Order: sequence, then structure tokens, then C-alpha cells
Amino acid sequence: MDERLSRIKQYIHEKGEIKLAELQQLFPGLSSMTLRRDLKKLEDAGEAVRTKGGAKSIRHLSRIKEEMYAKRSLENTAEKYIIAKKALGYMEESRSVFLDSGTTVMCLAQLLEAQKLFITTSAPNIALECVKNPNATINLIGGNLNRDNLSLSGITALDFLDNINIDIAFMAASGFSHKNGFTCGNYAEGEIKKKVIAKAGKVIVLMDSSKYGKSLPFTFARLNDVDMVISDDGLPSEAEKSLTANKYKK
Amino acid sequence: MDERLSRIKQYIHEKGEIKLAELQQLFPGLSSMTLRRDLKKLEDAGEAVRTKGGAKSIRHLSRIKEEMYAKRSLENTAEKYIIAKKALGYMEESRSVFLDSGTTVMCLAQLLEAQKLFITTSAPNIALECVKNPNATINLIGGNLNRDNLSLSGITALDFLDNINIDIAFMAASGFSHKNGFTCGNYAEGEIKKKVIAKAGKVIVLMDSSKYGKSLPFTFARLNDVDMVISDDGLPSEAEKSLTANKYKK
DNA sequence: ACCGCCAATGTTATAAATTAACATTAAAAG
DNA sequence: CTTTTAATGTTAATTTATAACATTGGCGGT
Repeated sequence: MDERLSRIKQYIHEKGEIKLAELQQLFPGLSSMTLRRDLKKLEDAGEAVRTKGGAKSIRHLSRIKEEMYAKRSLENTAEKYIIAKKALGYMEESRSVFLDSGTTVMCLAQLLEAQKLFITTSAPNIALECVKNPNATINLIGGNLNRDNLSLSGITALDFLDNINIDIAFMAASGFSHKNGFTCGNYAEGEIKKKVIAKAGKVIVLMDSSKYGKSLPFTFARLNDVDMVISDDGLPSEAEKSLTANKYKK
Repeated sequence: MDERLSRIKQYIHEKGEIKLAELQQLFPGLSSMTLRRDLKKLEDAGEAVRTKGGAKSIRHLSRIKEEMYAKRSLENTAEKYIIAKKALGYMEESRSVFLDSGTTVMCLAQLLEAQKLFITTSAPNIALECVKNPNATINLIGGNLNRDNLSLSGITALDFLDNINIDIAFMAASGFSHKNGFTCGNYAEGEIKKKVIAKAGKVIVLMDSSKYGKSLPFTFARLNDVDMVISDDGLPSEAEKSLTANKYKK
């Protein structure tokens, strides 16, 4: 494919929309007619729709649609959406991020903008969600697939993690108590989480308030091990204080 | 919502697109300005995008997008089904089977009965399909996720394969010619296939007849390397003979 | 019922964008 | 080295969108 066409395509997928005027600034010295024809090609290729004065990315449009859809279907679990939305603010472009398995993180994956990211995840459903983002590189750790929470674990998954670096890890927890820290219900899964947390530059835990005060068999982290806990507004005030006190630690 | 707006919305979602001129025929006596404003409302509501001279349904556009992903799975569905059905007969209970990525194999995964199986696969979508089977143990090889065919590959995926045994491998091929053998379009993917075939006790290739005579850049197997080729009835007769001659070889 | 208000729609002039047709240039093929 | 083809540029004509203002009709308040 044409070099210029690729650049336009990338630009349009990142911004969601482009104006002919912007294109002319991007490619000075080219006639508007040529750029117009390029947009037509993108439209024919099913990448974009031409609008008055420019074009819009189809991927971006369907992302908006999905967002609306997801928003509605998540109304009963509005907390997850709130948490994911907050977490989105800590997603940094061009970073290596780890996405844990779990519905809250899945929600985050659905909200991801078309930014450039290197994503590693332990959840095949999250990987398939993220692959819709044209600018993301997706890595999936290998291993045995847990039927209950759709997460991968096992010795090979641990080996996989040895070979990658993680800037930011977005982790899920099934329970938290001051006595036992962050806990989950599966040993192998806990091992994965431990390793990810050990390797990550920054650890953010996404946990809705219903998990507070509950303990599951396997502890994968203490409060000190994580940099931030993102939750909804349902936390008891003293919990809120202790969990969010260590924001921006490290 | 406005009665007229609903009708426009319905119309646009059915046809996928509407021209202002059509709208004026549908609602004679209304000024173009009003209809234009209606389209703008639909755009603000996230239902459509305005294009030159009309508007397009966002639902329809994202359907097109999904079609791009699913296009291949919709192509030759009848053939794929026939092939998958045949392949199902070679699935043996309590065996370690490998399922390659690809739409034909996906079709096979959907047909799987609730038999006890140890499944290893390179496709996250196939893993998620198989996990519905309560008696199956699912392993997913790790690695980088290819956006085009949703398959995993990379060095870690190869390492993963070192540690497992495979009784029967159900493989997909993007092309076959007598000169080049079985071929695929991606180097890393080809390496995975090679390793699987080397390790598997029995190799069955699922390939619809449209792939016959086509070559892609990377050869992953010769006719001698596989035990059986399952195809539909669309093969030229001499192809049929040479491909199926080695049934039950080994 | 009367008044005034507001929202929806219509009208017009102006600005902007698209198209079509043809001219030019550059690149590939022979 | 010429021929051919594809890509790009140029211009004018057409179509479409916008903005600003005018009109209509319903609705609530007193």
C-alpha cells in the first residue's frame, strides 16, 4: 500500500477524524484533489467514511457505538465502569502495560482509545478485545485456561513473564482485607499476579468496593506492594483513607 | 423521541445509508433544512454519521467492520462445515489434540461434543469456544497476537510447544501446491505449525478446495509430512487423488 | 381568552466542498 | 528511446452545508 495512504490511515485511526485542511497541512505541496482521492480510497477499503470536509475512522465510530452499548449493559455494574474510566486516566501512550484478567479490567479494555500500546494480558477475551485497537501490540501469556475467570496460568505463563518488561500493571483482586492483603481464589493465578507485580514498574489495582473486607485463599500482594488502588465510591470512609493513602507512592 | 426522527432512524438502519433527496421524497412538504437538522440530531445521538448529501448508519458501518474480521469465516461456510464435520470423526476421546488457528478449525471447535479432551491451541478465539465444553482441558500457547488471523506466535509459543505432547493435530493451510506444499502467509506462524507437525503423532490438514493450487510465502509442510487432508467436494479429481492417496499413511 | 414565549420549521444568501473534465507529470514497460 | 499507463494537478461548474433571520404554531400563565 501507498506510504502516504498508510500515514493517513494511521492518523485517522488515532484521531478518529480528519479534516481535509489538516491533511493539507500534513502533506503540503499536494493538491486537495489528491488527498480527496486518498480519502476515497480509504472509504473504498472500508477503513473510513467520508464526511463533509474530511473523513472519519470506521473503527473509531464503532468503538463509540460499542462504548454506548457497553455503558448500557454495564448499568447494573456501574461501579466497574466508573473504576475503568478512572483507570483509563493512568494509561500512558507507548508504554508496556499488563492487563490482568477480570471483568473490571475487561471493561477498561473496552474503553481503550486507539493509542499506541504494548499490551500483555493473561486473559484471551481481553486480548481479543484489545486487538480491535489498530495501534496496539498484543501479547498473550500462554498456559492453562481457567474456565471460571478465563485467565491463563501455569509454569509456561510464568516463563513468558520472565521475558517481558512491564511499565504499568492493571490488576484485579477478588478480595482485600488488612489482615490478608489482596487475595484471589486460585493458586496458579496468584503466582502469575505475584510475578507481574514484582516485574511491573507501577502497579494499579482495580477493585470494586464489594471486595473490601473479603478474603480468598491466596494472597498475591500486600498494600505496600501496589502503587494505587482504584475503586468506586462505595468504600467505607476509613477504607478509602487507608487504600488511597498510598497513591503516588514510589 | 420525535415520530419523524424514529422513522428516519429506522430507515437509515435498514438501508445503511440515506440521501437527502430520498428523505425529501419520504417527507414531502418538509424543507431540506429540517431534514438536515434531523440528520444532525441522529449524528449527535451517535446513530449515524453525516456524509456529503446524506448520512450513514453507524450500526451498518460497524457491521461492515465486523464483516471484515468475519469475512473469511462467512466465506464458503458450507464447505467449512462439511470439512469440520468430517474432521469431527477423527477426534478421539481423552487424547491430546492441537487445534490450529483458522476459520475452518473454529468451525470444528464449535461442533465439538462434550467429550473429554486435552486441547492445545494457538487461537484465543478457539480457546474461548472450547472452554464451553466442561470436560475439556484447554491450553493456549502464548505469544504475540496476529490481528489478521487471530493466531499466536513467537519464541515463547515455540517454547510452550516443547513442553507438551500432541496425539492429533488439526491444522489449517492457506494454500497448497505440489511445488510448494502447504503454505501460510506469516513466518512466525509457519514456525509454530512446523513444530506442531513435528511433535504430533498424527497430522490432519483441514483445507477447503479454494486453497488448492495457491501458494503463500511460507511453506510449513510437504504432503509427506501430513497423515490426512480433509477437504470438500470442490477439488479437481486429480488433486483429490493425490491429496487423499496418503490417507491413513503412517 | 389573551398575551408572550419557546421550540420547530422555513427562507434566503453566502460560503464551502465535491465533482467532472481535462492537462500535466512521472514512472514503468516495451 | 519511445510508448503507455498511472498518479497528480488545475480549473470551472455543480452540489451541499451553514448561518442568520423570518415565520408558524402550540403551550402555559394570569
